[in-house]
Amino acid sequence: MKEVLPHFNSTFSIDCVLFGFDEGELKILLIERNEEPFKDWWALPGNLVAMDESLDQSAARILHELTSLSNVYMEQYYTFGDVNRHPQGRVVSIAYYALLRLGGDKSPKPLSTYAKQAHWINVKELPKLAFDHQQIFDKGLEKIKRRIKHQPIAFELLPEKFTLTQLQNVYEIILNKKLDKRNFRKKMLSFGVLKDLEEKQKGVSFRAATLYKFDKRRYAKLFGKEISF
Amino acid sequence: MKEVLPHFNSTFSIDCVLFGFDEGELKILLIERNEEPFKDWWALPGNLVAMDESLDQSAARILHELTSLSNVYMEQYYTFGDVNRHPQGRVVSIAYYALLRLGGDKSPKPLSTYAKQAHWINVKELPKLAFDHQQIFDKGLEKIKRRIKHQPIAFELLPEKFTLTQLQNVYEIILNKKLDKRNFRKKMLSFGVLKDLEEKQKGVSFRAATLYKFDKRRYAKLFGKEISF
DNA sequence: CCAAAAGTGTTCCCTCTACACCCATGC
DNA sequence: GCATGGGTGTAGAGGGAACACTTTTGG
Repeated sequence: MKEVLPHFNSTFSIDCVLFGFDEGELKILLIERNEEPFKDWWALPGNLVAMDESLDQSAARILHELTSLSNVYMEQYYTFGDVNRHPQGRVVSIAYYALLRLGGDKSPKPLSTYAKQAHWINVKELPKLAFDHQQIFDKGLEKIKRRIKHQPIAFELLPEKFTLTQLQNVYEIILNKKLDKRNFRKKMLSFGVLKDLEEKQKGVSFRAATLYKFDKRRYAKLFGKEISF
Repeated sequence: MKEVLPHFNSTFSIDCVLFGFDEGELKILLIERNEEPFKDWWALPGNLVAMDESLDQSAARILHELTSLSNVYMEQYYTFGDVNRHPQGRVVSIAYYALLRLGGDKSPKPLSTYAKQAHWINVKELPKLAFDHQQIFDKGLEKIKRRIKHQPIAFELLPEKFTLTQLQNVYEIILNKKLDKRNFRKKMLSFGVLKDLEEKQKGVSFRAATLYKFDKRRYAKLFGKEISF
């Protein structure tokens, strides 16, 4: 048996892929690092785990520090532990993704402590990332691609009231393919988890669309019946 | 921001749910602990991660030490990091499952160092487990339930040559429901990834069944087309 | 000849897919 | 009145589910 990991020079951290959806674009929050290693590189937000917090709490804290948001949909999806992934020691990183609605004043506040700035960046225009963060991102994107086919996570990316076209947009961008409008609507409505708000979109220069909201109560009653795309 | 985790009194470990399939029963390998904490309790095999090994390597090592097997199908599926999950300090545990064929002389060799004994135990008759290992097991079982519907993992639990009934058995036990024989065969064969070995079962006291093997090469060519159960 | 499991087709229904035009609104 | 997206139905194909009897073999 190999020698066991000494209790120093190793630790664990959380890295977060914060997905945001804004006007038809899928973005993630990146920070520009202010410290070595990888000073001045873009990176996923992350931090070491505090002694008195669980992994979930730590992920929620990181998100909160950057966005001031709480109660956001987050999920742990993989742990990265290659020996040399961090140049300064053995750091195992537990990856989370979060899904959130952009387009208000949800912009992040730069963290003077460990980041020069933070920006929402379109996932199709990502810069080179520090550490193994490209790999972490790739796996996160792959994860939500799978998940959106079976779980009602698309709604986390939209405002509470949304149109069917906006919803379709989320699916198209995440799945990276065009969907048929009629079939999409038929199927979505057939699940019976969308509540017609009998209310129209406002401020658009064309025919206003009907607004819907996701009916969590109804969805919970369908227990076990997975949505299948 | 909270105080960052000190680089001592914390570390990370691997815990493994080793699934084995044997004569219609799904089992996992449990060890009886020989050390505090939870001395004399049953637990999942696991260990601290060595300094010079990746997480995957560490999981493979644990499996190898117990079974002498290599090149086994293993997958990381979740990381458990509640603050108090380990009574002696902060230990974050990365969970893996493995799938393997039992029924030869694959029985584990007890590890005198940290276990009194190790046994294959039917998943329906598990004893009370140490730490949060029940939770780790539950999540692992749930994971393979999902995975078997889309990925060809059932074959990992069977000998190289198997009958369709044996294969159906694996699905029935993992999914925990009866399947229709004709529909199962039709569907399985329709994927085109089973190779008819033109060879019959031997030593049975009834009509011998045709043996098949999983054709990995064919499967690889179907790239992207997921099996769907 | 009996017990045990192997092996085999058809029908019905439902779901997925492909596909094109009129409607409402703001400017 | 024109540009923009909203909103709607149907037909055909394919896949999933339900269902029972004959065959083979060893003992």
